[in-house]
Amino acid sequence: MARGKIQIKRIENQTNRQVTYSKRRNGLFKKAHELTVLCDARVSIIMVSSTQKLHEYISPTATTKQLVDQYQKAVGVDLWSSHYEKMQEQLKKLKDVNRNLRKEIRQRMGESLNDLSYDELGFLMEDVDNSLRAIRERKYKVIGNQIETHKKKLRNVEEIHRNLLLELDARGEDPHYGLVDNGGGDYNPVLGYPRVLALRFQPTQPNLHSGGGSSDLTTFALLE
Amino acid sequence: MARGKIQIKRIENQTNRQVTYSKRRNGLFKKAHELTVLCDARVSIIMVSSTQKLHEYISPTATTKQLVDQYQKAVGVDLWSSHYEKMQEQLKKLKDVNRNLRKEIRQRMGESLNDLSYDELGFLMEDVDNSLRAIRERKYKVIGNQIETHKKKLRNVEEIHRNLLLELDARGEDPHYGLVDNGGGDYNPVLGYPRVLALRFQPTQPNLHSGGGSSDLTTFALLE
DNA sequence: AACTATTTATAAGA
DNA sequence: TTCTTATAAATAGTT
Repeated sequence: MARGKIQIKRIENQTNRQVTYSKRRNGLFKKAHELTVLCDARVSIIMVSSTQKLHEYISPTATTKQLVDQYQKAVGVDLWSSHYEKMQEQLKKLKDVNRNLRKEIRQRMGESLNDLSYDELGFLMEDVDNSLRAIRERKYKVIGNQIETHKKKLRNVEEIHRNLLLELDARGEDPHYGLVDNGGGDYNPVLGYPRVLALRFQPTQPNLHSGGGSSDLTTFALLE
Repeated sequence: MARGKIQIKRIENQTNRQVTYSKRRNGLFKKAHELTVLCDARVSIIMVSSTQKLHEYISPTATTKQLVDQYQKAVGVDLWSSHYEKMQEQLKKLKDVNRNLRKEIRQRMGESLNDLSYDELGFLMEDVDNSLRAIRERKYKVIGNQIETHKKKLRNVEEIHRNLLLELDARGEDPHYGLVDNGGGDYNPVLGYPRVLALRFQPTQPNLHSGGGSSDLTTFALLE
């Protein structure tokens, strides 16, 4: 706007266009900055030239993300919905699956049975009955295993004890070996054996009947 | 830039600041538009005033999303990673909950019992046993209701039948009324009554034992 | 990148 | 907000 007025239309000469772009870009950024300072405003400018070069101005008092976020909220348009859509869909599916799983559990617990017909109730009952049998079986097996294990352990300890007694006898007959008496009456067996009797009885992290008062059945509701 | 030079620093007078913001904003947008046309560029301006009002300019040849996307790609900064992370976290939580729900179901079905101690198996058994009782009770109640309903329906139909017979008798004695014989031997009862006997027996969409071969228990695995 | 004649933007006032 | 206008700032065309 000097040395002659110009029409506001595309500059056809490639070089002129680039020069003007550069000059006016600086002018624009300068104005933006003055605005930032004078009016205590926040400005974000993103520009792409005809040669696809990108330049940006951002007020020192702001970040691009901040302003873009604010823009989104104001305009009500989710600029990155495309990034999100897949995730959102997955989330929805998971929630549905979750809902169904919870329903199945409730039904297996004898609740929410109103939706089921007589026939379905029959199937469900049979199923739960079978489950009950399986659990009972497992329970018996576990207690059986435990008894068996205890028996083995016991036999093992008895044998060790026997061997110790034999060794003791042998040493008693061979005066090269003497028993060290540490003064106390403590019985100190060979290290490493009897301690296995301290069976771990703390249960593994239980899934059912866990304390804390918030099962997944309720946790889920919070997430929804 | 007229009627006296000004310092580029915050305008303290609130009104002046607003006026200047408005004027210069127009100036900036005008310049941006000229740049768009003259240099075939694409410009996005987002600005927020000191009063938190938001204004934007976008070249007619572009969209804000387009330019913001391009900005991200160029700068290599993911503006929405924080949004993304939140979602990812939620997704993870849901998957965990889901996993636990599935485990609970499996245990209630008498599978995956290896993690449970003898005591926990006892609790589980008791629980499933109670459930079984609840389901059986519900089943009996449903069949009871059905029988009751059938009885009522039957009584109703019988009464209608009786009334018809009475009416038939009455007409037989009163020659003003004649029976229309349509030729066939069909018995055409009063419309609207006997048809209620066609009880719906197709089950409601079942949650358990549903066909299609993919329960939520397996569906979930696909999502993971 | 610098120059400069002009156009444009705008500060202050109405 | 809009108009006016004197003046500052921006810039088109040139070197």
